Amino acid sequence: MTKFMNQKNEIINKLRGSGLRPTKQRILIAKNLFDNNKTFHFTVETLNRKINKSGNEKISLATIYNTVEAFTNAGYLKEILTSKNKSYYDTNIKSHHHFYDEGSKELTDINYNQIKLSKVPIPPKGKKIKNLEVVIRIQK
Amino acid sequence: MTKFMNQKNEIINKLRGSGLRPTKQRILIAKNLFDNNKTFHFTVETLNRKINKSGNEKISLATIYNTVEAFTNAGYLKEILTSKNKSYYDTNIKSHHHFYDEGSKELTDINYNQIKLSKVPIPPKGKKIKNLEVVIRIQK
DNA sequence: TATCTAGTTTATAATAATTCTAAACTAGAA
DNA sequence: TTCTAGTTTAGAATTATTATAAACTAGATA
Repeated sequence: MTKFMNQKNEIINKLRGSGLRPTKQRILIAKNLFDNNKTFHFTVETLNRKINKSGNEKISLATIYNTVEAFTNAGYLKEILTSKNKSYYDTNIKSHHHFYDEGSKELTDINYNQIKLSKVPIPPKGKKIKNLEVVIRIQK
Repeated sequence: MTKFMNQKNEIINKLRGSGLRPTKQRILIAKNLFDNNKTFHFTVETLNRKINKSGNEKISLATIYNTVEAFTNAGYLKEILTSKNKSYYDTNIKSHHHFYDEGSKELTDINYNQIKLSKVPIPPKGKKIKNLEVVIRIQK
């Protein structure tokens, strides 16, 4: 009970902190994304299914799109690099890496400390490195 | 003259070697992709524009799609990992890395020896590493 | 507490990238 | 030269995403 209250307040503060008005839609979406201890990958389609089944109140697809974009801009989500023509998101925003299985087209996280780089290039003039990701393509 | 003949024959052999019948469309597309010394990035849209302007005979968009897919499957092209919802291809099929500029959304090649890894994870059981790519996101 | 308004949500239309379809064409074997 | 499996093509269909504009609401203000 108190636990749930705290969790909701945390979400509300998080949203306010990024200038996002804490609407009931955004709170519900945030619960679905950040509620659990586990991070995961999703697409707008899978998130929409997850939210719009379970006894939940319905949220329109347009709002799911808008909210995922807003959360990404706020830094709560990270868009994943793939070779598909659909957007994939990761609730794990820490620097980390991926295995990309070309057979199943599945992405799996690789922990940050599982990969070490001993040489990194200098970025082009006027630019700085924001993030570095390694994708390891695997197959049978 | 002879030079051009050789080049065309090379392309024909390359196609035959992958079980692709050397049609005039495939040969023309291959010339546009593999003709020069430089490798480059492209989308179906940019390739289509390149081919269907210059006095060339016209090739249908569907054929460009089919051919790019066939060339990718044959290993002549590599699909680039991005966070866009459009396919990007690279005529450089050697292992190499990219800068991804989040502002301009431009990809630039990083030479293979500009990056060194000192630790790489073991792939999941039954799988082996096919390729490893580093994407460095840069910004102002 | 009631009012007001900028920000938000929504259904739906529009757009963009890609894939499908099935009829016409062609490389090259026989 | 004939034949046919493989290929090309225009256009329709599909899929993911973005735009539109009317209705709704959080929360500041009176």
